[in-house]
Parts: sequence; C-alpha cells; structure tokens
Amino acid sequence: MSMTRDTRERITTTATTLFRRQGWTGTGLAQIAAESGTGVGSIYHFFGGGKDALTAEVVRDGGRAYGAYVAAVLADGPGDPVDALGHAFVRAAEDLAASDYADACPIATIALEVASTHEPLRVATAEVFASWIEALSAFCRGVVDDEAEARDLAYAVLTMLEGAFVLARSSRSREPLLAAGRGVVRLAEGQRDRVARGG
Amino acid sequence: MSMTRDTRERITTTATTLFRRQGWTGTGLAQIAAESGTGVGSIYHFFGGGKDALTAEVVRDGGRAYGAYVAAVLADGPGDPVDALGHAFVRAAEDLAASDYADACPIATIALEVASTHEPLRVATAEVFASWIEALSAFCRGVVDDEAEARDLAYAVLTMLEGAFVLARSSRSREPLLAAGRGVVRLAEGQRDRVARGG
DNA sequence: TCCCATCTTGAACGATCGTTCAAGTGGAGG
DNA sequence: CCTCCACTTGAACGATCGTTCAAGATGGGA
Repeated sequence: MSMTRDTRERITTTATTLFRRQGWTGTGLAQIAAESGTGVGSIYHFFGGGKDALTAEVVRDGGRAYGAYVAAVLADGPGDPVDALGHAFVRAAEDLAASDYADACPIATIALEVASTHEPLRVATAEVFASWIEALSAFCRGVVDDEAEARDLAYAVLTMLEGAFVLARSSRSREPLLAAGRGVVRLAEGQRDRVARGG
Repeated sequence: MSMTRDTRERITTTATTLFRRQGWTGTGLAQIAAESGTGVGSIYHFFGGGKDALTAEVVRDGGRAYGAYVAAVLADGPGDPVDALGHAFVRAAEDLAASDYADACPIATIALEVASTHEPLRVATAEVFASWIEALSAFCRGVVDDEAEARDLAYAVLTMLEGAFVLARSSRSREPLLAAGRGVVRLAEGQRDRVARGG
C-alpha cells in the first residue's frame, strides 16, 4: 500500500509528459501504463473515469504546476518586472532547447485537440488558461497600473508565449521565443512610458 | 474521368477541415473518405504515400491558402499598416466565432502533434511558418524600416495570432484575439514612434 | 466497337484503441 | 494467524486504426 502514492503519481507525470509530446489522441493508455511501470488496470483503479478522468487531472495539475513554475521564474528574475518578463522568455527558450524541443506548454496540444470535440476537457483547459491570465494580470500591474491595460498586457504575454512555443517546436529553434521575448519587452516598456508620459 | 479533379480536391479540403478541428491523430481516413463522399481506396489512389502524403499536401496547400487569405485581409484593410494589423485580429475574431470556434490556424494543431513524433511532417509545418514570417516581415517593413526590427515585429504578430487562437478556441471567446490585436497595435505604434523619434 | 488507363469500391488484414473484469498479491489491523 | 481490502496483473472485448488489394465501373482514343 506504500506504493499507492508512487504509482498514481507515476501515471500522472508520465501522462503529462506523453500528452505534451505526442498529443492526447496520439497517446494510448497502454503506453502510459508501460512507461509508468504498471498495467492499464491500475490506471482504471485510480481513475475510474478512464482516459477522460486521467486527462482532466493532468490538465488541472499540469496547469497548476506550470503556472507555479512561470511565477517562480518571474519572481527569481530581475527586479524590474519588464526585464523579468524578457528574462522568462529567454529561460523558456533554453528550457525548450534543453528538452530537444519536446516539453513546452503542458496543455496547449490537448487544448487544440479537444476544443471542438470534447466539451468537459475543453472547459478544463479554459479554466487553466483563465487562471494563468489572472496571475499574469496581477504581475503586469507592476508595469501598468490600469487594470484593463494590465490585463491586455497579460494576454499579449501569454499568447506570445503559446504561439512562440508552437513555432519553436515546429522549427526546432529558439528564435521564435527570443524574438517574442524582445517584442514583449518593447511592448511592456512602451506601456510603461505611455503611462509615465500621461498617455 | 471528369470527377478526378473534384474527388482529389474534396479529399484535401475535407482533410484540411477535419485536421483543423479534430487534430491529426484524431482524424481517421475512414472519416475523411466518408465526408468526401468517396472510399478509402480513392485516397490511396491519389495519395500513394497514404495518410502521411495526404497530410503533407494539406499542410503545404492549407498553409499557402491561409497565407494568401491573411495577405488579402491586410491588403483590403485600412491603408495605415498598423491599423491594418489591428483590423486583421478583429477579423480573425469574427471569423473564428462565426465557425463556432472551430476553424482557426489550419496547421497549428498538426504542428504540435507531429513536432516530436514525425520528422517529415514537422519540417513541412516549419516551412509554412517560415514562409508566413517572410511575408509578414515584408509587410512590417511598412511600419519599421529596420529589417531586424521588422522581423521581430512579424514574429510578435504571428506568435500572438497563434497563441490567441489557442486561448480563443479553448475559452470559446473572442477576447484573446481582441486583446492580442490591441497589443499588436500598441507594439507596432511604439516601434513606429521609436523610429520617428530616432530611437 | 473494343481497349485500356484511370478511377472507384469495399472487403479484409493485423495492430492498436479504450474499456472491462476475473483472479491474484500483499501488508496492515483484529 | 487470519481477514480484509487496496492494489496489481494481464487476458479479452468490440471498435477503429492505416493499409492493401482484387474486382468493377467509366469514358475517351484507335
């Protein structure tokens, strides 16, 4: 019974990795079980709802973990929030290249696959994105005080990160992430200047 | 024999639609054949390489068609290039909502699915993205004269569009595209100002 | 008219999909 | 020690996957 925690955790972390790299429909439960060192029956023991239930937990937990990771990168970065944003994109580029361009956003691929085909999972991904926007909006208040403008900046940061992940994985290059990072810095800097000048 | 052109075209357009909505691994040849009004054998008649060959053509043709569509939207929009960019995001939001949040980028989902699993198709998606960056860079030269800065702006525009598509389809909302559009306008305006002021 | 290349059809193949379930394992609590 | 239950195992199910192929339909050129 001491293995309970381990097995369940191995299943979710393995599923997170495989969904991220191969997509949701492209990953079978047999592969998840095999790479977790267990059998398909154990997946159904812990996740009575089958693949859907496992995926829902992977989306929620993966989303929470990745949000915490990004928050940590922003907090550990340069003190100036604009520089911290730029730094985060450089880190993202390094991390992605280090994983051989495999491990980017843990839910983006799933989100696109289920958006028009699986309503409960679509909602799960939407909730994660919404929580990220919320957290990023709060951070962006350190750049622009206006709430609506901070939220727009948060959308700009997250959409550029997600889009850059797509281009970077496709081209196996850091350049999209680095270019997006420069864009974020210019945009945030411009917003700060605009406010400082009373715009 | 007069149906030849029609059948082949019906197959590719059906595949383009289904891949875009359900993903690549999530779409079977049987469904493509059925919704094309033909049989699986006909797919193999026109695409000897099977699903891979069909997908490669869908990626290339879909990428070319979508690039042309975006170019047309930019050309038909406001004369000022910055306003045209903003207008394009509004149009993208309207188009996406009109398709019930199903039809966004024709190759993004495929790109994420194959990036780490299918090298030939990964290269095909990368070439499409590269061609879009090339075209967008040329357009952005109308905003900033410096080639490197125009290219960075092009990366910002494309990554924001792709990322906003992910968030918009997931949340079934125009807001990510509209917010990204405002961000693009602010960024491009800032770049233009910076150059005008001799920055 | 007949030929033949082009195109269509649908059955069949082995593999894998998500799911179910019966049988077994093993360690904590009485 | 024995019971009990959480946990594991792996075989089996029907459905669908991508692919192959033999056989039939079609229609313009000799």
